[in-house]
Amino acid sequence: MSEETDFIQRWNSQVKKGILEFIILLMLSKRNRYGYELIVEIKKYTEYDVAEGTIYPLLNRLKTCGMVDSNWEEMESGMPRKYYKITSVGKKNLSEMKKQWLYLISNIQSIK
Amino acid sequence: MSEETDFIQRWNSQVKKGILEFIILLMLSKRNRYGYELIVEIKKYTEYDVAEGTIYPLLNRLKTCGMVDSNWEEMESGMPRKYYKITSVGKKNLSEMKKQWLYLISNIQSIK
DNA sequence: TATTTATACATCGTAATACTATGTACTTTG
DNA sequence: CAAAGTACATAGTATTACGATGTATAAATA
Repeated sequence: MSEETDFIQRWNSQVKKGILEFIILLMLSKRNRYGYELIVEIKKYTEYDVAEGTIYPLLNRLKTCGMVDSNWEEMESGMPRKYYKITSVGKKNLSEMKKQWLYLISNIQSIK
Repeated sequence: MSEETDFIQRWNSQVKKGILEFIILLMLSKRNRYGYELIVEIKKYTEYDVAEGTIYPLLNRLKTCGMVDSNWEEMESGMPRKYYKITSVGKKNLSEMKKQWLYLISNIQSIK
């Protein structure tokens, strides 16, 4: 993604704080997904490299907060996957987050 | 701003990390401003309450990174003000941040 | 007149969170 | 049979917003 100064790199990392939580809830509101899948898809969507040390604690946090629920699913082959599903509380909070996100975007555009 | 659960409040605080830096550089690219003025105007624009313990260290950081420059200005009455001005390096980085910001917005909208 | 509120700067300690490093375990590919 | 990919997890570090606190001046208000 064009020129990446150290400043921009650090900035990107900070922007992820918060945005990442929003993106994950948004993705889970579309369909259930598992951790590793989220890493791959976030990379595809946003070009953000999300470390495993970021995503797994984050998903645990979301679960502790009651935003998502999880269940193991056995595969015919390979490691079992822990699928995450957004809860009704998660949906309610996501809807508020969406509102504030759109609000923020339009506010930033209005800066003069 | 409607219903603010603890979760949303914590989220907002995290979103500010990074976004705040962007907003401040954006504002300073329009015209020079001083710290206290930024607090008041960010509140007006975004409804974000930015603590003084947030803005002053942040401005110092931006200065250390060479993104902004500052100079004291005496007032006819009241405390002197430290005005901040964006540097050419700051402008270059801001332009990259804008690009990535717009990119992020469109990417989030495309999530399915 | 005394007190509170607003303006304007600053620093310190705390809490939250992304990232690096590391580890486990199974499968596929070269 | 080694390396890379898939899939989970945790511990320690660095960064940063925030609450608390402090200094100083001016205006409002009780």
